[in-house]
Amino acid sequence: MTEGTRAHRREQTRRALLREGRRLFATRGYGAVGLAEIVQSAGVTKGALYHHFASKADLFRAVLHEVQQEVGREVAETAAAQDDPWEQLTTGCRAFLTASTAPGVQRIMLIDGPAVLGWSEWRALDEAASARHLAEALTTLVEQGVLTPQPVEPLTHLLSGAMNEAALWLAGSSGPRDLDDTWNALSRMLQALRAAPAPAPRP
Amino acid sequence: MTEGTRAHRREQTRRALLREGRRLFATRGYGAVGLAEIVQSAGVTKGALYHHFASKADLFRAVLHEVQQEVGREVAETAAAQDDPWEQLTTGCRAFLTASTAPGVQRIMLIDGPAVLGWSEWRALDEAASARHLAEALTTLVEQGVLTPQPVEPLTHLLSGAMNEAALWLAGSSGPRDLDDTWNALSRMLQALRAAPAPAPRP
DNA sequence: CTTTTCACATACCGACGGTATGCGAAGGTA
DNA sequence: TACCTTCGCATACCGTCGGTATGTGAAAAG
Repeated sequence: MTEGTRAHRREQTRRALLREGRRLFATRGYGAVGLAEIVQSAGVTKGALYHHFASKADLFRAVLHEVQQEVGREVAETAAAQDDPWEQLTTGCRAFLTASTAPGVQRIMLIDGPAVLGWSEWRALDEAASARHLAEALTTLVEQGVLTPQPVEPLTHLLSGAMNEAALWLAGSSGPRDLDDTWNALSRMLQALRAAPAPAPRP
Repeated sequence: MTEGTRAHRREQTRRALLREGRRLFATRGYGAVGLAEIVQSAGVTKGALYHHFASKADLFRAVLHEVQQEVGREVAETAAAQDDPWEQLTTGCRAFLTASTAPGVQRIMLIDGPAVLGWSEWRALDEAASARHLAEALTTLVEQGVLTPQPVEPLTHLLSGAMNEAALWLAGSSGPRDLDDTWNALSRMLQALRAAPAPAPRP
């Protein structure tokens, strides 16, 4: 043991805390997990935890950040593989649906996140990580005249909320049909936002 | 003091606990409110609380039930005032948006609810109280051929989630325009679900 | 080799959720 | 009225948990 330089071991401890914290928070929820269990699983003590994080909620914040970055990155990469902006939106939404349905994401990102950090902070973090991509895609489509001119922000919230709730439902009890059905309905909603093809977009 | 019969005083105490619990949970959140503060505000002791409720979470469950009943009742009454099923759906959705934006509802029903009771139980309670009306309205419209034939359940979750998130956003920071913009976008999404009398959008 | 820094362990504290028990008045019975 | 039972609630207490203060040994600095 005791291998490596000081900064290395520091990072190692931090990683272990994040890993075990994420695992436990994801499986049993923030409230039902004690710090003692986290530090024991990570092989350290509470002293180490409070040397890296200011509080239990702060550890959760770091875990949430990690999860959101993962989801956001996956959505962004999937969308970036498409050329057409409309395709970017649709494939991005599908990617979000599947990514946020994964275990180890649900409870942290969609359930405990708002409750532990408060909705406004959760919203800000979510905005920076993944909802930002949705807003950008919608803005682009509105500017290009693909979508009916309209404020993007309420649209972002409606779609984001729809997908979040759908992901929670899909993760719970779902036959393979449910994902398709959900996607069909969501796809139809997205189609509804398209501008009538006749008038040319304003330059 | 000590007025009234035994059952009357019992109900009186229960009401006080629900009232103060709701007030405190709504303003500061489930986690940040201690039982001591609740019972003190209600003018009783912890013994009384545990005589009426099995746990802190059980008190919260009762409070949540009360809030959901209120919202559900308001939505149902507003919708029932309409004759046309389509109007019932739209006015019901608008009623839900305004009702769930009210303070004293938000935090309990949309934030702490899923976190404290778990998503599945929260979903079941929400289903029984208000989402049920949405599902029934959608089912009726599908049966009448107003909506494109499609599974109702995923649709219910998408719309429910969209409205929940929109309500949280609207309650936070919003000019009066935001409610209109949100409603316009949501209205357009609902329209997209209608069975096409003539083919409207592009393939 | 000495000193400082730092990552972490140990020991401890107050607060909180939860429980066991005591008590006094309402309701039943003679 | 006298008595007993029930019950709604208060009081006292306990284990656990989040959080903090302090100690410690090894790596880095000099």
